[in-house]
Amino acid sequence: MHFSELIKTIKERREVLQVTQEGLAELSGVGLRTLKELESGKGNPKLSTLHKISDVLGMEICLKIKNLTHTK
Amino acid sequence: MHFSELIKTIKERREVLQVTQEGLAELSGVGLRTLKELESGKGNPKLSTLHKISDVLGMEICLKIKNLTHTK
DNA sequence: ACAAAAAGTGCTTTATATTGCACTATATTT
DNA sequence: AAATATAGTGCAATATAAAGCACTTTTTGT
Repeated sequence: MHFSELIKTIKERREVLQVTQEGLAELSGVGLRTLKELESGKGNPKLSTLHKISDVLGMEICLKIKNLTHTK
Repeated sequence: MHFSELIKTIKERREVLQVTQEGLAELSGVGLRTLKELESGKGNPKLSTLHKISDVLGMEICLKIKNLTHTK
């Protein structure tokens, strides 16, 4: 999953849940400014930051082995 | 996927591939010190750092919706 | 047991993510 | 169209990840 996809996923998920950036900032404990930067594609968040956000959005970060040969 | 699991996954994957921390550092462009800290559980890497490492190990970072009701 | 290799740690410097504040731009609602 | 809500940006301060170096500890191989 490419970086921009991660961002897109977060943003979309937040919108599906009908939470504003401000709401998400409060719920996750991540600064509003940080969230804004992240969603506008300018961030390189720390893992902890990404985790806090994902958590509130009911998502989780995972690592999986890339599958080059056949599609999943 | 919990933080410690991510670390464990990376470490195990590196070992399966029979690469040393030093080797991975060179291949990924991540500093050896950073890798050491990460694998010894003391790190909170930036997304870019995690990405560089995962990439070399043939893995990818993904975000998925947590499934609370039934097991995947 | 010894030697060699690999992994972990303290210290310091540098780079950069995080944050708040104040403001602008865009989208949404009435 | 005006008002309101939400999203994006510049700037400055603070926190902390990244990195190299030198060293210690642990693991691995003979």
